[in-house]
Amino acid sequence: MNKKNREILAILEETYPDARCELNHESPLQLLVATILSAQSTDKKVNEVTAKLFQEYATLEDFLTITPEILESHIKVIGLYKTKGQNLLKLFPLLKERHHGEVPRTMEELVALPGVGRKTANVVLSNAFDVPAIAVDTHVFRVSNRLGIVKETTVEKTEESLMKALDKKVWTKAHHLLIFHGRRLCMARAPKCGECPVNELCTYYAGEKKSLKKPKRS
DNA sequence: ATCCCGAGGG
DNA sequence: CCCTCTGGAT
Repeated sequence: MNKKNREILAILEETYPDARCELNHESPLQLLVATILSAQSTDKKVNEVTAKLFQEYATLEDFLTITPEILESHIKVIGLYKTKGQNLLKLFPLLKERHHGEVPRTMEELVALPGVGRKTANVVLSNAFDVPAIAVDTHVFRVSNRLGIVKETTVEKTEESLMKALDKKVWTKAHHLLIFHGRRLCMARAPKCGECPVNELCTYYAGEKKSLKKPKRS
């Protein structure tokens, strides 16, 4: 890990000492459900939904009894609710039948589950099972590319390059720091570069502020 | 009109 | 590579 990236992370750590997973959960399963629901939604909205949902449906045994109508009524306000609902209804019996009722702990098994891609898998691996991982969501993609920690055009390559650029022991922490920074200062629309504590280390601030293109799908 | 801790199908 | 799914906030 080079000096500049070390400095960036050190400053971000000072700025966001409470950086952590902000999806409320009390088990790996609840985190998996919350993360699936979080696609194209805000964690704030997801937490509102799961607060009520997990009150009645907390364990896998509980979720195995939920009806499509009840599930939909809970998650409707989140967006993308049909696919998310269908994926979850397929997911619960799969966990029971193929995974002994447990959330699997490997990338390969996780991404094989309906509605689970690399981003969701990495969130679960790092936050529920303490496996070093960098989940590249919209914030991590935008912030890491603006700062110049990586220069990539897809989330997959961004994850790959971030793992090379950063020491493994800081992967999960760096993921949270980049997300917090993306929420508080380095927002998509009007980033607060004037207030940014790492602007002197930032290629986006140094450059012409040429707008960062959205990630290409791959 | 744009963005939010994306994934799957064509 | 592309498109669609989706409501809510700004």
